[in-house]
Amino acid sequence: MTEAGGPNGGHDIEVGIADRPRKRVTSVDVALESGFSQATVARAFSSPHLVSEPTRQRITEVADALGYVPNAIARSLKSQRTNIVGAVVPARGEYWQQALTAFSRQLVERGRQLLLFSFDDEPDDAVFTAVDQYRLDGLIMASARIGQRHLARGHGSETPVVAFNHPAASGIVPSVSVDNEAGTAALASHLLDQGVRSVLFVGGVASTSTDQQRYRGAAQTLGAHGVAVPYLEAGSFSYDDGYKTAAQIAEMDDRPDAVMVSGDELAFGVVDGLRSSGLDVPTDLLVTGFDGLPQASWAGYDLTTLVQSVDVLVERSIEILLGDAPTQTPRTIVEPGTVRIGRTTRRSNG
Amino acid sequence: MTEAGGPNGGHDIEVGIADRPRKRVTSVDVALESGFSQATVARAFSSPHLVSEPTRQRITEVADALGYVPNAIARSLKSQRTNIVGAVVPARGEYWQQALTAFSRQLVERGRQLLLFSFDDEPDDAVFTAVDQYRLDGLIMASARIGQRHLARGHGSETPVVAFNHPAASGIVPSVSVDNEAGTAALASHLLDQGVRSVLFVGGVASTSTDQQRYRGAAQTLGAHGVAVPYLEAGSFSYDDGYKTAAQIAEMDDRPDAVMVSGDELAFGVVDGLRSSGLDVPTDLLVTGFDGLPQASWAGYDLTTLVQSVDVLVERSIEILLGDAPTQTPRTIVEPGTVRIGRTTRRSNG
DNA sequence: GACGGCAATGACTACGTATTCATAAAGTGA
DNA sequence: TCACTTTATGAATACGTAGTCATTGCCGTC
Repeated sequence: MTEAGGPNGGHDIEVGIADRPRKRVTSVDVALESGFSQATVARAFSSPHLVSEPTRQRITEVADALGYVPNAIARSLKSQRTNIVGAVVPARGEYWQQALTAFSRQLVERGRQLLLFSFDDEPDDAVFTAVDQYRLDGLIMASARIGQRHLARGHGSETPVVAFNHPAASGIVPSVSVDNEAGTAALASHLLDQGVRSVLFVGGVASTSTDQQRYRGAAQTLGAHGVAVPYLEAGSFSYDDGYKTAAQIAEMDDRPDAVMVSGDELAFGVVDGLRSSGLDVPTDLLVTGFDGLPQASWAGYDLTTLVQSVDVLVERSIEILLGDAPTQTPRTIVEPGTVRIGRTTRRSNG
Repeated sequence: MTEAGGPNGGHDIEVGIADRPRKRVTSVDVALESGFSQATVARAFSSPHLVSEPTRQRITEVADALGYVPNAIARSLKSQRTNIVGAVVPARGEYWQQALTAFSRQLVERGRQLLLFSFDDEPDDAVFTAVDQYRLDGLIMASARIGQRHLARGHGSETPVVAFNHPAASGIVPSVSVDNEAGTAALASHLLDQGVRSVLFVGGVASTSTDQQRYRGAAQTLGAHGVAVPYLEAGSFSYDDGYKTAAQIAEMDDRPDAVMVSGDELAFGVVDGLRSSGLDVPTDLLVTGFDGLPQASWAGYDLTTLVQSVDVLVERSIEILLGDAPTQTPRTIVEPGTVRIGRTTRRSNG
């Protein structure tokens, strides 16, 4: 590499014989070959308006011939902007996967790349060390299970941060989430319309702010109509835990008329679990979910749920990260959701 | 920066008053504050064995106090290694999301980060330009829909490339995939055991090599027993297209005994579609899938399918990318799958 | 006691680009 | 024709780190 002697005398490129070029082509190589200076070559790529048209064409020509591609690492070092946004996202869960790809799509549209940091239970400290090191242009913290301590890092750090679907983060860092409380309130109203008199709320993880808000929305609306709402914690938002919880519900002495579940995936498990316990949904029990996953519309479930417009939430988040929203004002964005009425709350009998 | 006068005389840090530090802390700052040279500071972080223990401790101390974090961008530029692996993955589809998070998890375990490039239909050229620019340590090309032209980029490029679940890539670049042919062959045998006499194969996209291999495995095994296997293309591997295809199947004059579907998600759609057309699975028709998604085990479907051990496939891929596997030998790894027998092929009557 | 070897550190440079400053050429108005 | 602005380009430098080479001190050995 550093031994400049040998076969590489004047020109560096020797296509045809060598299968792969020995040395990376840099803007200097293009400069030498084209007769312009390195500065002009750099300008031809990063700020073409500063370069005359014939010059630009000639340089692009030579660059193509040599196979030159600008080095984003060097560019980032010099310009102090990486064009990379980090995302700290749970590894499992349909909802997060959906959000993740939405982020990726929308970031690419804006010329940014997405660096993924997935975590299993709670994000590791190592994750945030890595985040710091890469001098990202922005950081998305998804999941309500990211602790205050980690959020606090966002505040004070120089990279913009946004909390996605993490209501408790509001006030600490800018936050974007669906209106959980209004969502379950709307679902609860729907249940009341169906004549429901007793409701059980199945949460995923009681300590998450999403769970708390969703429960509150349900409890308040139903409470106003004299319906008490016990809370039952499934342990996670997974299908399996929903399935297990359904077994408990099936064995209850006074079974509720309806079960409100804090997440769609969890709800699928509850529905399947109830059915395999011999109970019919919706004849014996009504079930509602939350999130509005694609699968909720699948004919197999046809779940009544609150649909989050993930694309909109993601768009808002990106606006905060990249847009002109000033970081010193921790904004809190709460987007409304839409109730989707499916078969799981459609009473056969009046 | 270079103006050393002003309010920042000797010490640079002034916590408490200023909300955020004005200047990024570099190894030079730590050097000045600790009395050691920049070189020693760098060594304390990147190769601690070259530094005496007391020195290392003192430096870490000062670094923590100043809030110094090594700059990965600069490090990458100097060391010519980014520690970042790129992944070109379809934006939609349960299977890919599963694979993606598996990659992320395993890469983080190995101290690498995952840069995500998701695409909707076919990967854009822009994606590959970005890939080139970031000088990645490795690149994962997932999906059988990545064209030969893009694959060829991998060959000849200096960054190692691996094709994931893209059998046609074999020979061009190292490739890792499940044994599609043996998989559908095993499923076909199972169907024969069930006494099936006519089978329809529902593919996602006929031009993909995965579809072709899966069809071949089914056709050969069944053909050997005198069962012809027509191929029907759904148009994609999505639930919706499966659902639509089921309507066609329901209307057929001589309906097959069984439907082999080329992917699980597609199969869910087929199952739901058949059921909503008034046909029962498995009484009227048997259905098999392919992939072994978590949902296949959900009680709602309980689908007979071929389970890919995604974690193993991912591990092999990463070994090729980062391990000592030499790039000049395009290796092709084909992992076996496991048949999962579910309710969708369990005949009620003998 | 002189010398080879090792450990710990510092001075210096390179990685590849963007940008500032300077300079030359070319156009503008009187 | 002369100041004066505008445009196109080159020279030089900085971004923050890792690694090369040189220097110093120290230990063991003949």
